[in-house]
Amino acid sequence: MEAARELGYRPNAIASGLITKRSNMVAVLISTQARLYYPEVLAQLTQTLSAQDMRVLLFDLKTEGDVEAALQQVWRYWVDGAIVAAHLTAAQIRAFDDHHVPIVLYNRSGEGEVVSSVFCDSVAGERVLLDALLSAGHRHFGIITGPNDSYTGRQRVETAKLLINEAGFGPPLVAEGTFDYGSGTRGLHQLMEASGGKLDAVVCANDLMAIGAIDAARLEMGLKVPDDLSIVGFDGAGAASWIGYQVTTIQQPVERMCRAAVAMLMERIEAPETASEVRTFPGKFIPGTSARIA
Amino acid sequence: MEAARELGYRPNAIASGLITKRSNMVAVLISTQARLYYPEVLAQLTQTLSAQDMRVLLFDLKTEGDVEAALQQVWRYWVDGAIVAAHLTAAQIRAFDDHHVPIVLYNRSGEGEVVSSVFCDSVAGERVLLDALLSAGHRHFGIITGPNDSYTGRQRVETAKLLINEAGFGPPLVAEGTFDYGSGTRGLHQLMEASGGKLDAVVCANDLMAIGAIDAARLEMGLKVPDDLSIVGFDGAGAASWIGYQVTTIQQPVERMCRAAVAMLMERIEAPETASEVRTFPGKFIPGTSARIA
DNA sequence: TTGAAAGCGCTACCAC
DNA sequence: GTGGTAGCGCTTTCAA
Repeated sequence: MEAARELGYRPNAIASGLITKRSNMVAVLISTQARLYYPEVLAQLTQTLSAQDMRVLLFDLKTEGDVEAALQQVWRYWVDGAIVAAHLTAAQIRAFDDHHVPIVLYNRSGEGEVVSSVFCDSVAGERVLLDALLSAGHRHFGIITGPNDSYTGRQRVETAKLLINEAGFGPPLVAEGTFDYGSGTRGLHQLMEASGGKLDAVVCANDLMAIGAIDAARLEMGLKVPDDLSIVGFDGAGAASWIGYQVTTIQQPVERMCRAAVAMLMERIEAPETASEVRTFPGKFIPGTSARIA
Repeated sequence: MEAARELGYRPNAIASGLITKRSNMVAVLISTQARLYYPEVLAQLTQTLSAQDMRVLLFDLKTEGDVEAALQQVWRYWVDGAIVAAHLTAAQIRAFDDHHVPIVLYNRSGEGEVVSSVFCDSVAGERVLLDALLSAGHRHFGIITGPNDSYTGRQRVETAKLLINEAGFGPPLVAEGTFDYGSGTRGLHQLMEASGGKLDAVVCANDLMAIGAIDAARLEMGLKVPDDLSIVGFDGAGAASWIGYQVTTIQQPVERMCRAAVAMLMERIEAPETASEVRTFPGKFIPGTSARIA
């Protein structure tokens, strides 16, 4: 032991993994898209995993096709578990079970499979936003959606539609977006045109599109936000709190969610038979100044 | 072989790495900070490495102290190489050599060690910005720096100071920043106060601070940018091109730089004796509208 | 407490 | 070609 210390000997983790069947590596699959509108998630996950003495094997998924290729690598590396913030099919989720790799989904649907996951409560969050907009007297609603394969995006939009309908002001106008800045600006132009300018409030499926919409409204249409038009987002992303935007939004508790995801995964690595679990965290309402609310 | 195919057999990469001494894993060390102001780098690196059939073992460095802990893990996992976008000491760089792990630095100085690296040319880029400002008649300069451990940040600032001095308008006022939005707004307030309001142009060490400064100027001081005050940045980060900002800046060729870094690393993995090399790429001047230039 | 040996899953090598 | 064997560096077990 002394000699080892003097020579600075470090056991080879690869070799020890071979015999212990524990690589101390966790695969993190994240879509490039997710990264752009929410960069903190990966940093937080990586740090939390490091603190648990786990290494991160990162897979960046640009397209749907990348998923299969990434999964092949995941099996080959005998990772101890996986955290996935990307869209997976039911069959792909089942494959994790077949390979005995515990998995925790981050803000993604299990597509009908029984699987552990952490969520920020989209329904409750969107309800807070809509309640605020409705009780402030908004009547003419537009929605800018997320991409189709985003589960949380769909949930947010569905909730908004539902509440607008329930209030008797629906169905709202809808523009399809892709969670990026440009689709927010384009979305607002579409909505404006479709409504003939008679738009009170725009609900965006995330903050980045809300920011795009705010810029389009103020700088391209000459509207006052929030006086002429209210715009709300979702996420609580960094730029949402910049002085010029101060987006009215729901902030996801990224740190708590990441800690929960890692804790759940570790539990299932230690005790593989642990039943699956879904943990939902409330978002925090950020009043901001991009919507005219009480 | 047929049986293997039918059973879906995949060789265990851990075991094969043990005998071949090739793990097909590359350690990527990146500072949390770097991630925030330049999220594309990690995505691009990961994708480029995946395309070369290399996996990414990610280390997110929050503080300087994290580096040592991360390095210990790097040695244990027998990675084939490393790409580092974080500050390393000379001793730490030498340690890679001792462990026979090829390394490529991304926009970081080798601290006097002989080491391969890729850079975006800060000196040339900053010179283009300053030439534009000077020939447009700006006289009273302020600078918002990056954090002290950022090599590129220091280079950008030093170049700006030098050119301002050479033009006979120096030394400029300096505010210390940390590459984030808030330090841009704070920096501008400091500079304004120190100058008694007599400020023509502010040179920021990156775009995020330039954006903070623009917001502070327009929304907190009631100034017109660029009419009353010119502000330039560096990076070409996503938000820099948003309608409201259109920062006058130098855009780094992230994709080319990442491809080069990976290519250089692969070369040194295949042929460990390959001499080190420094590759510098020019940035692209983005005129924008945040500075009053010809 | 210390030491020896087996074996994790694979590849490399050397016989045949 | 095809098959058997050694051994990568470690942990675990069992014997001394």
